[in-house]
Amino acid sequence: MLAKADLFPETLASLAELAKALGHPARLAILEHLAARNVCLCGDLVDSLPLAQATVSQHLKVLKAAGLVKGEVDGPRSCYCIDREALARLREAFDAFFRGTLDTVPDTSCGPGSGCC
Amino acid sequence: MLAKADLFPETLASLAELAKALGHPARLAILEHLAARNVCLCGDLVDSLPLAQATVSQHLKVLKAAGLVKGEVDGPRSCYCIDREALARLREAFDAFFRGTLDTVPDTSCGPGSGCC
DNA sequence: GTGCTTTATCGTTTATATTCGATGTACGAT
DNA sequence: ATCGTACATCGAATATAAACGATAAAGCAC
Repeated sequence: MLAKADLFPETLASLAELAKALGHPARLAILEHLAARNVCLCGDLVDSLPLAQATVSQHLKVLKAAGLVKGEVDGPRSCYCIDREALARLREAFDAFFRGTLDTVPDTSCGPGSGCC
Repeated sequence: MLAKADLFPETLASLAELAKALGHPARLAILEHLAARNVCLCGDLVDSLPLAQATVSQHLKVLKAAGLVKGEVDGPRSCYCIDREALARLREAFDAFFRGTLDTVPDTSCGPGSGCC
């Protein structure tokens, strides 16, 4: 694209990248599934999702690219599991962002009386 | 589209929707900005972002649609501010998701010794 | 070897997202 | 009423994303 997204601070860029990876219900479902069964899932995901095999594989690729999932292809049976450490880091990153936005000084100039919002 | 995204649990669908809203550095930057100055920002955003006015307006629309930002257009000067309650709910939603995935039983069948991952 | 199972990838289609210039709208000021 | 300011929205271009069928690759069973 016009690559305007590169003009932002690295912190925001990488957090946005991860948020985008979470931005699809199928990928959230996959993460939940992988977390639920500590067994490294393979194509069971395909059975438990309303998606074609190729589509699931694509979503796994996205999650893997985002570093949230570790995968090892071992011929016929591939093997995925969550990267719990990466997920924990993401959790922290989100929390840091929320701290920066939520836990700020309370509204002074923008209250119900200021006529705005 | 083929609307496959509607075939997922509401919880995941709405969380994904919100994650998608966070999935762009510009929108994260906007949220930070709105949080920093409790003053309801207007077009100051345009000055502080490397984007055209129309683009910023578009991102604001997305954030507003996601319910993360409240806006009141008042003719020449429009007025945006964060919906801190909505953001707090989102924070909780993310946390609940992470609790569901991270704070689960430790790996039993999928360890370093199990040959996978 | 042949075939079967499981998954990744290719190629294509369709849907969204991103970006911006140009135009419209709404108000305050003159 | 006209002008200027500050946004929003339209329209169009381009870029990604999402989805799937078909095919390739890689091991297992025989």
